[in-house]
Amino acid sequence: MKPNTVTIGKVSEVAGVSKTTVSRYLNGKYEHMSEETKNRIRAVIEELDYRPNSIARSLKSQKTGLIGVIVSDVTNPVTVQLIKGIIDYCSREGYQVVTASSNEKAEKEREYILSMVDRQVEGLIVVVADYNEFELLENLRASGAKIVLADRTINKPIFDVVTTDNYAMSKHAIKTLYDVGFDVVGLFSSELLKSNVRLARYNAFINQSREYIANPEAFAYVLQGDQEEGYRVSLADFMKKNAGKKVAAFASTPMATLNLLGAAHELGLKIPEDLGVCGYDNLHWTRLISGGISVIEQPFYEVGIESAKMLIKRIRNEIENNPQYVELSSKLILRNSTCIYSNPL
Amino acid sequence: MKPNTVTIGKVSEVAGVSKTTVSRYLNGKYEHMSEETKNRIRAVIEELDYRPNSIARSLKSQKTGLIGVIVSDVTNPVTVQLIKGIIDYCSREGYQVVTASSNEKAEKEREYILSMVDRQVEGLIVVVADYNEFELLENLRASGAKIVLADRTINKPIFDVVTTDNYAMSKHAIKTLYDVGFDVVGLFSSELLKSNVRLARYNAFINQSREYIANPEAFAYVLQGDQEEGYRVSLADFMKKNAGKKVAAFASTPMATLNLLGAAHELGLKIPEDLGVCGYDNLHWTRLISGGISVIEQPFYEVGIESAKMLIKRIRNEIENNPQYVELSSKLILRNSTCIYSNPL
DNA sequence: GTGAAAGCGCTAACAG
DNA sequence: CTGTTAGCGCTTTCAC
Repeated sequence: MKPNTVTIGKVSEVAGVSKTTVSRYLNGKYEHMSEETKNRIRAVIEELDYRPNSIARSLKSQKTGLIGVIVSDVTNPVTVQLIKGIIDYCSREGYQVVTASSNEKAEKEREYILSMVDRQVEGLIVVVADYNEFELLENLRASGAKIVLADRTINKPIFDVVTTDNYAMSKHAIKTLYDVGFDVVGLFSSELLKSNVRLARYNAFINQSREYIANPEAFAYVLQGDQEEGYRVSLADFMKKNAGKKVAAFASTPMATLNLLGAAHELGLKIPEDLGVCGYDNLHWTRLISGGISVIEQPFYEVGIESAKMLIKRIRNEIENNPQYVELSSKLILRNSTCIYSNPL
Repeated sequence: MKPNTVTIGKVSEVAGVSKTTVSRYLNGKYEHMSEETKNRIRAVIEELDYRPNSIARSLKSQKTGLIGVIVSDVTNPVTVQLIKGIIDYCSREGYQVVTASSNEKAEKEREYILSMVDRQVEGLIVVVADYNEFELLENLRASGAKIVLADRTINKPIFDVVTTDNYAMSKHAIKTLYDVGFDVVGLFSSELLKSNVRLARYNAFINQSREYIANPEAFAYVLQGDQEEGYRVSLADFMKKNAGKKVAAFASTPMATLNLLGAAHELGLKIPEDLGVCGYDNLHWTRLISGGISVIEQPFYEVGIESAKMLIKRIRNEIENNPQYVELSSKLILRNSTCIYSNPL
């Protein structure tokens, strides 16, 4: 798969100049070069279809033009938006993107980070698997590595971070559900993992709910795994304990939303008449189920763009030294699933 | 982001041996090495936290350990499975994966392929954007590049291909719909693009339908873009022309499925009573809408694994010269949306 | 304006 | 069992 066997030596030979001159041409250092030489070199390069060997180039310059991305789960539909943003921005800036997926395992993450550092990526964008396992990242940073955390944060503000307003927006969503007229709102969450994001949504639920009900903890269902079973049992419990009231469920991840809807369907609950639903995130199908599910939409493509932008600035040292924190705003999209009166808001 | 400033030279110096010996150690060529030397080198490497410079390594060996993946659309939920399969297999084999997304543009694809070749990836897995634009790939292959096409094929059997049984399974699905008792089946397809996959499904529809109805072309709706509008109009047309009959719709992509369902909802059609539905692919939400949508499930994770496996075999020259064609079997999953009698099959 | 030569960090042929 | 030496393809002083 070597692109070509033409080297700078051959070009210089054919063009009748030195390697140095060709090199200068390649790097756009035309200042003191005669038009004639320039043209000759260009012609020869074209003729031989010469393409510089990027490895040799990197060896000298210590620049690989590679950016490493380690996400917690590539198949997550919102993560994919993130990756797309990163790839789009990076390729626009001439960087290529190496991707790996830790599948929520801190150990895998560690392994991938190391192999990327060995590969001499110029910077790293990480969706961390565990908010407490950042020793490696910390060490790397100490030795000059450029690192940006996307989406998820860690328990120490030492890295650049690009994320969304999880806490604030979840609070806002809960508040909105009560404002709309629901009597009780429950939380249905995928396992909290070692991610601050889900935790933030959980805390938002608890703190905001306290303004309306006595012990929100009783209605905060955190389900292990993604089996529908658990959701059915929890939802049944929730409905029973609040019989006669107008109830709504807040689902804190797409899978939780999906499973909650599945459980509601199995229990024969009508949405929104029997159960209001608001979830994360704005995936295509949410428009269609039950006449539209209300959701919080996070700007993940933009998070990708911003992470990449920040990282590249870091790489180019165009940014002040202390860690930057960027929080992009998400959007609450109200649809039929929270519409219990003719005019929801 | 240079991992370290420790080189093989320093290690050899500290260990009191030559660089060659250290190099041999690194490459596991212990055959003729004294236990003592070995241990000493190991100790020094550990102590200095030495990590070999992969760029320098690549320069000599012409091996980068990089595999390039160019997909037509990273955000496509099935493509993501593909990518995951590729990444999983590659990282198990010690390769890293560089990803790019052509967004269905042959020109972008071309650009990315070239930049990856320049980067000296050892092989390429491509989900082609256009079945007629493979001149570049052909040239590359002629000069020894290792290339595997995943999912989509081109109009010339010159590359290794890993795909699924689109034609056969679509035919089977159509046949099944008629067997189940529908009188007329219509096709709702996203634009055919320059992809053989959608074309195969289209042709399967036409050819299989002919056994049941006179002019299937009349009920093959190919919609440009992904606006629901077009689907609504087409579906209304389909329903009107087949008033009084038991009708079903076959949607040939996930987006077509989603839009079809949206249109059905807007037209107030009950599924499956007024309209049977069978679509592509088995995404999470299909379980939930209308009590379950029948779908064809493609083994995309496996397609990823197989593509990577084949490519790596090619790279290692462990495979005969003529192009391999692998077609993995998809699965028809029947759910409520095609259940018009108590026992669907 | 251009070139000669040294060297980036590593590997491999050839000696011994 | 180990070391010497010559590069891989490119960039970059320093000289002319």
